[in-house]
Amino acid sequence: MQPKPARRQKSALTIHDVARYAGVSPMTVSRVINGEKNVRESTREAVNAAIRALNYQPNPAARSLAGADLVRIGLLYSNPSAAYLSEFLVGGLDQVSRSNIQLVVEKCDEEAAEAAAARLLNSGVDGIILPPPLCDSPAVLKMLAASHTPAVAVATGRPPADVSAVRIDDFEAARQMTRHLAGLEGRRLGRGQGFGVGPVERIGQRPVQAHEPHAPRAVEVQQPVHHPRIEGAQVQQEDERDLAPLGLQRQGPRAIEALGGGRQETGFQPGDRGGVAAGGAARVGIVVGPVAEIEGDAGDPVAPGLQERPGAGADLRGLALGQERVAEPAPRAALGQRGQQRLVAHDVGLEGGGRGRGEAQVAPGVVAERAARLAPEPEGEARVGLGLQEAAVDEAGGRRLGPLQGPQDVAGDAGAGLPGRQGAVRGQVVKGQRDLHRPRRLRQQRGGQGERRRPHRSNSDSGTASAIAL
DNA sequence: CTTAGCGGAGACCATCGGGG
DNA sequence: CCCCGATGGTCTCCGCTAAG
Repeated sequence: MQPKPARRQKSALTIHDVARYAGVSPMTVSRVINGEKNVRESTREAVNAAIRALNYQPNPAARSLAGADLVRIGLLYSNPSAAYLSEFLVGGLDQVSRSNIQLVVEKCDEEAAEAAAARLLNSGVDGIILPPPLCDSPAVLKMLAASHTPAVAVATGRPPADVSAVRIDDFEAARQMTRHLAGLEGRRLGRGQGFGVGPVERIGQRPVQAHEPHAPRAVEVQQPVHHPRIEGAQVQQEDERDLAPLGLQRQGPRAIEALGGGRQETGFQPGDRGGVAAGGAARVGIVVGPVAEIEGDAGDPVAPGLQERPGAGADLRGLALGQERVAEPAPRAALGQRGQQRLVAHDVGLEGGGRGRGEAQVAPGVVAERAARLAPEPEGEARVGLGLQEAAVDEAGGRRLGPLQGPQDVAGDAGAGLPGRQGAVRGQVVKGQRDLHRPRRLRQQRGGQGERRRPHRSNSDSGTASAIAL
């Protein structure tokens, strides 16, 4: 008979060992591990060196025990696309592993979405991610609202007021990209070929959902090139020859119009000389407009300073040139070089640029990461934009990152509204069923009196706003 | 006085083992 | 059999010290 394992492996490294090695208290080690700010840099380095030297790994069980805050997020999906789900899961798992979050996946048919949502709620999840098409399911959204469970609608066209959302801000993207391109007048950009035309036609009426199987992939334009409502983006006759290979000569104005129904809403100003149409919740970026100067050379710097930023140049090339290949998915490669949180917009970037279609497709995995990060929040919105936006804003000397917003931007203190720790609740946990129960902090009455509010941690699962809203 | 940086005390909870 | 203390690693809260 096997002897029972000791409760504690005496040889296991603990935070105390690291503390002794580094010459600090366990508390300080904990602060360093959790990325808290109030640690002197020299102390932080000493602790990190000790962690490396001892190859210390925090004990997740002990963490859960101490914090009692294991966050569980439900992912309710009915999307039949295995590829989409696969990418979505990878991104989501990346984020939850970084944030010590447990991901619970629940599949359902659209007809059975309510029952599936109820199962998730009963299992005690802290928040639910709703990829399309369930993100727009009124019944599910209503159920989540009634249970006061935070939810994140992914790629929704019309995020409800009381539900967090991760979506692409097509309009702001188009606005900023257009302005940026307009500022490149006279520069050699490159010739695009085989641009795919996203489902732009219907944008003026309502946002087109990426999952809509019948969303138009090409626009059949019947409008004249010179549209009276968008004179700032008129395409000159001579430009049309160059536009011809793009197949966009007549679609540009139309697309621009579709973006907002007119110049005022799209943000185009008199004198703007280009346009970018953005279509669909997961598809952005079609270059239109007077591209007579465009001539292809992938190696050309497309804008001053852009190549100095990792990925930024590739972003623009991938978008503006529609090349057959982009050397590497630079936006993701840049992740971490400039701080994980701040690179969200950059990270999303134009991963699809390598498809040679001149369109940017935001990877579902990246969106899922955003959603997983946002899910436990009571409300908030992360608008996922383009890497180009960051570059453009930076280049203009702006200090804002663009339209991207972190949860705290819109939700205030992300910890507010979340129940904190209270006294013990011994006796409420059924043996063998513990993992089906809510974390302790959520077992407390939401918004109850006298609860200890758990300060928002400053490690990887938070701090977004402070990093972004400069 | 304020703030940064840090440490101590005690809580967290499932499980085990010893004593009554 | 029941009760209760000990155990495990990490956390939050609170308070202290030093520096500005």
